[in-house]
Amino acid sequence: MSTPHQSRADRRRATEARILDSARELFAEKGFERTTIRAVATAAGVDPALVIQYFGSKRELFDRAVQALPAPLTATDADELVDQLLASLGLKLGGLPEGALAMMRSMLTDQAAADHVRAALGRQIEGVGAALTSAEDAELRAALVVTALLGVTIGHQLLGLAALRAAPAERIAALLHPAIKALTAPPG
Amino acid sequence: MSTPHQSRADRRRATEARILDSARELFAEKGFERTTIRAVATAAGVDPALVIQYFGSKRELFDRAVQALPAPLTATDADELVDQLLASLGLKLGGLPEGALAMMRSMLTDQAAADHVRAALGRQIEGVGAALTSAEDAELRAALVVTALLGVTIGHQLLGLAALRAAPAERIAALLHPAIKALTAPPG
DNA sequence: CGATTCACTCTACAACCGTTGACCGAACGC
DNA sequence: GCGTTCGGTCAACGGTTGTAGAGTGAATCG
Repeated sequence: MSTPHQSRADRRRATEARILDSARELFAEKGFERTTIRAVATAAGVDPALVIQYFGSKRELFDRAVQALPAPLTATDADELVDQLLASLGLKLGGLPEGALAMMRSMLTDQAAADHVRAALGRQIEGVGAALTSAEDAELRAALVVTALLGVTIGHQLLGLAALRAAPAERIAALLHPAIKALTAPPG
Repeated sequence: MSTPHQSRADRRRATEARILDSARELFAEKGFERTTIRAVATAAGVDPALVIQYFGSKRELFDRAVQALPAPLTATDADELVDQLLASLGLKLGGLPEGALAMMRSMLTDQAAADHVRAALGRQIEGVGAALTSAEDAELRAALVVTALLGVTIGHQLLGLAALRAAPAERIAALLHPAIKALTAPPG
């Protein structure tokens, strides 16, 4: 009942963090549009005006809440690549950070989120394509790999398809592995 | 300037169709939430009230505008299956109907659209799984195939990724083909 | 201890939304 | 021809949203 004494700065940091957590959660669950500042404020136990006062606008709150870029790919061979891709799309080890889910949730209906995701996917594709120079159509193949995994992630994390939810992540990864290799392998 | 005389019933049907067309286009472009009845009405050259008068509510308008289910799968062998899947996800022959795009565009932020898509994907998965009884994990494999293709379609049609847009559909289909076979093939 | 800062709340505004009901005029049935 | 139907418009309401500004009370500092 009592957090005995807290410095003013501590309280400030704490409520700011509470607001950001609530925002992340709601943005991930409902997307940018359908998440209202009032709902975020209520979830954080705070007045709506405070959210604006701290973060300036709903858009800036969103930006602050989701600042989580997928780690750039550093793989050099195909097997390592597959593992990194599966991890970066949340198919391994506990799923994606909530900020990334929020971004994905909003990507089809919010212009800014769409731009952000397009750019992130573009970088991923570039990275995968670079590891694939041996094959022709390297960039196209890379794009197919990345978007295919994106689809699996959407079905799993955002749509919650039962057939995917029921399966352990390692099993999914094991099944995807040969498919990705088939996509990236040179013909023949 | 003059469509000389039109029967009242003809005019009615014509404007109703104009409204539905505008609705489909806007829903596909912006999703359910961000599409306003006022915008649909303006695009159709009509008063907003008329849209409600004809269709009852925004939700019913949406339902009427998108009534386009993916054709059920009837494939019995794997090769045929692949072709049907590629076609049903708009990767062949001129893309998806606009109603399907509208549904997909809204699926991450609108509950009703999400339910609809989940059900449609579930049926697809069931169909693919049935054609895969030879393999273990048939349903999981089917789910991965369907969601992977969903991802490619999203990247292509909804996000407009340059790397995919630039490629001819047959090339994409040709590259996906072996990957899908790898996903559906029994181990060994 | 007095003055000031600052975390936080209250109230309110302006814009936009979906939806409604009253109304108008031209096509219809008789 | 005349009364009625009906495609279509107009104006408005009630609700929700993002956001601004004034205010309050407790922690801070000299």
